[in-house]
Amino acid sequence: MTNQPEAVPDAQSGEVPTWRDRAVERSLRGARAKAMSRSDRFIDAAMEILSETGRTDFTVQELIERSKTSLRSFYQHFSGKEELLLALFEEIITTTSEEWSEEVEQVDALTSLRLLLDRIYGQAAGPGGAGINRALSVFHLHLAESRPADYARVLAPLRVLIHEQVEKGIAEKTIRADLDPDILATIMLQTLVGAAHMHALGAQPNGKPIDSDRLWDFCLGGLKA
Amino acid sequence: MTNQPEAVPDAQSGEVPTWRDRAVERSLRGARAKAMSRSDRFIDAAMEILSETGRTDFTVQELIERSKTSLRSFYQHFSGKEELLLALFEEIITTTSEEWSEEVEQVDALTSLRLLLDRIYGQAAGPGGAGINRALSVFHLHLAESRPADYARVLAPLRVLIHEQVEKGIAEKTIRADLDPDILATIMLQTLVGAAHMHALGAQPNGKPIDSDRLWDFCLGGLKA
DNA sequence: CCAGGGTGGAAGTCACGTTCTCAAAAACGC
DNA sequence: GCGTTTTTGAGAACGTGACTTCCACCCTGG
Repeated sequence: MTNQPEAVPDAQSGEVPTWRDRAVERSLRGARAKAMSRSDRFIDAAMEILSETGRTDFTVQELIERSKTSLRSFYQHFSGKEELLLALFEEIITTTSEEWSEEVEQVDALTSLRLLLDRIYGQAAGPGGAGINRALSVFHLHLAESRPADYARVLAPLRVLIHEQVEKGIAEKTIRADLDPDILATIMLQTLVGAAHMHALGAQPNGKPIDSDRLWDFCLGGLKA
Repeated sequence: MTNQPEAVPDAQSGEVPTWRDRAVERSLRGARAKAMSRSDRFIDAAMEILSETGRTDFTVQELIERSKTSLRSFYQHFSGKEELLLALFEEIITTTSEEWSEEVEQVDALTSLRLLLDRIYGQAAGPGGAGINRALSVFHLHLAESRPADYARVLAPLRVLIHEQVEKGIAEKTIRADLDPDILATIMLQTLVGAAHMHALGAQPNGKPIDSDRLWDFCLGGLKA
């Protein structure tokens, strides 16, 4: 029931939800440790580890060494390792969803969805991108298992985004109207996220990754009017 | 956070025992502990726990108590807990794949695929079905993360099965031929397995589970010629 | 100025997978 | 049957890693 780490000091200042604007981008360029609040240091260090190793099984010890803080302090800010990861995860999803939301604002529904597919499924590139991607997938799975409700909550922004595009497409008459848009959006999300997981983990059942064009071809069939 | 939104409402339709049911039954049948090999005792006990709790985080201690064996013996037969689960998982996939393979032998491709969708995604009915379902999903995820190669290997029979149906459908001209059947099969598998995970874990992003008809509707769009 | 709370440091607790010890029990070869 | 070898049971022991506790410093705000 404790969805939030209650001990976070900045929580009372009111700007809780925006953990860090541009968390991904900025936190990868370091050298500002001094200026940052404690919580930021932890988040930052975790992000570093994730992008370097792509694994979520780093030890808390490792985290505090890297962030140059103490165990004592860590547990003052987060109720546990999982809370830290959850905060990170949520932040990334929220941030990127907002970003993508702007990107697709002016475009027609099918193009938007295609773009989202590329973003969700295809972004194994970039600095630390693959690592973060893998880590995100891993944590997706952890979270889906251990706290399905939180998982659903955290993923909501993305689902809403897709949902909006589906509605848009229905209005444009390019997307089928015989399925509940909510259901359609959920199926799309699941398909994309599932594919992204396998892609990021390199667990393609047939050995070679599916390229996004094919995946889109498939989805398009299920989507269009 | 009681993660139990899974009093699956639409679970009624199938009184046909699902693959998980059969697997459970096969493995639980009879009091033949004495006659069983040690390995079987472990496998058997694990299957029991899985079907009762749906969790893979039982302790090895619990396992050996239930199987009335010893720790010493356990590590004689399995290199670790993960190996045991892997064996179990592989066994279930192999067995059920063979079973389903027979089921779809005489049917047209689209009907076959629909049937497979129901089997894979479908209702966690029957004794221990939900538990096994959940446990399998959880282990799917663990495995995909920790040993992608093993994951792909273990899932292969299922992928092959779907692949065969896709080929059949192409021959029947009911399934599109413009996509590589192998790719198509992989996408289908991913979609179904991904949906099954969310379903079993009760992590539907929109709160309510997708019923299999809708999911089929979507897939059909991506499949048909 | 001083009380209270954040902080680092280090030691301690706990759970759990895994390994080790040792003697009893089975299994096996003859 | 009878030695020998292998397997087993019972449980102690070890390693690791999350989390806690204790304590002695800072700080800072009232």
